[in-house]
Amino acid sequence: MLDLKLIREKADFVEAQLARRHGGFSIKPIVELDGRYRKAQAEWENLNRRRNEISESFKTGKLPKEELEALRKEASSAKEKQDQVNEERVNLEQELNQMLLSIPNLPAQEVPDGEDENGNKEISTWGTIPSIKNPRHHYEIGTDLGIFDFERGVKIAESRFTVLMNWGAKIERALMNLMLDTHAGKGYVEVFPPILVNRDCLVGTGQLPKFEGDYYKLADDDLYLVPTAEVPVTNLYREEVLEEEKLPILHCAYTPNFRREAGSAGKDTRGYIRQHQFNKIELVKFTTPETSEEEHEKLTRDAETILEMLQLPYRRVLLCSGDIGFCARKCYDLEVWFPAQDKYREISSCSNFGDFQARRAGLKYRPKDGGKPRFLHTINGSGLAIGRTLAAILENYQNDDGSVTVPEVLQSYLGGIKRIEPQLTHA
RNA sequence: GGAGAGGUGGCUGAGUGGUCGAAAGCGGCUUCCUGCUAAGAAGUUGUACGGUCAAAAGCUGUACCGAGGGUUCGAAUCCCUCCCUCUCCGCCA
Repeated sequence: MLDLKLIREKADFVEAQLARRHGGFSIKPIVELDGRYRKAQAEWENLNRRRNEISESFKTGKLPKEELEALRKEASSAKEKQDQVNEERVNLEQELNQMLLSIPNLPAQEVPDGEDENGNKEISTWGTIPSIKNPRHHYEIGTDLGIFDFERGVKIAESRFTVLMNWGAKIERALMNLMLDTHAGKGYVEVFPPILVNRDCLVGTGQLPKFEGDYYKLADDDLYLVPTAEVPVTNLYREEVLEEEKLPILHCAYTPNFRREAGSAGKDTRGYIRQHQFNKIELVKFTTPETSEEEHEKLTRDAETILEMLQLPYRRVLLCSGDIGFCARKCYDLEVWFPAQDKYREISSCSNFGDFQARRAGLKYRPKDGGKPRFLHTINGSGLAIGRTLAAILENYQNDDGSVTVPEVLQSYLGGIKRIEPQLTHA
């Protein structure tokens, strides 16, 4: 969330930056509410001070009885009045907090203006787009190869759930290992967190309270299925003060991800691109404000490296102010080439959140010079989404005879196999 | 799931109604002493929000002893509810 002090002191600036998101956000109600809250707070404190004074005079025990009796009465009535004020104060505080939690981060200066994805800016492209005559979709290739079973996925769960069979399951697992091994080799400490998290976690990383319907929630427990490893991993250090010497902290994590995809009706209904459950490797960094910019660039490069190892053509896109995520102040999307769709599709999103998540989650560090604890910066990015990587491999590595060549780096993870051939693997 | 014990400051741990934001020790920081190290001496040592201030420092107000309510002029301390941790039993990969 945003710093309330910043909102107070530079309301015009904040308002102008929020307007760049084209989301109809305004802090005016917050400013107004804040004024009322502070008044109530001051009144409550004054009454409290008086009550403290009164109880203080009981300590000495030197006042005459009648006087004590009068004070007792005064304290009682002060308490009554205070209770009234308190009700207002608590309500205002909650309302204020709720509002603050619903205001998105301010886009960074270098984020281009724009209303939607059309305003995004291509930063770079990598690789050669393969020339494939009549490229087939990954779901066609994969079904023929016996590695996707879409019907049975639906039977077991519901639509947007898919079963991976045979080489599909193996490649998925190989990709996880390749990615985790690569990142772990660059200093990211591997984490395998809980897949169910409590509500505080989702508020901490900004999924809630704004996007309540997007996540799976358990009926009998106050727990949610994680929509991304970002949630448990970022919350690892929630409400902690870390030593600056420990920063930056780098983590990589595999988790399955669960998203209800509310509002995505009709989008990517075929294939393995948009599932309710999918696997992803996530990179998460905790940094000082001074190094966050640089660490964000490095993290994005680390994600790109995976695509380059797999020899998948991709581009890097800088999201514009209207397309950037709720918590992000700056975000690069990595988009991989899908031959059959004849376009790039998102496969990784690398965001710098500044201190936005840190404020929500209480992530602080103590500066080396021993000063007061400060909010740290959080950065994360997919490194990469596994399912989409599998789909991209199928499309980019497809051969005329229906087989798929295995990318070289993956071969050692798959017992040396070089090609996946069509085969009957199950009834 | 059942029974018991317990949740206090960075840590250990005292504290059963006012003198407690909280003893003591450890750790941290500052200074002194010391050829260096070790040892020693003195002082200092949380967080949040507000006021004062150009700002910082400083000063000052309020809150915070797991969370939320209650009793009381006054609660770390008494009462209620919840959460969490530990031990034993049960169950289980």
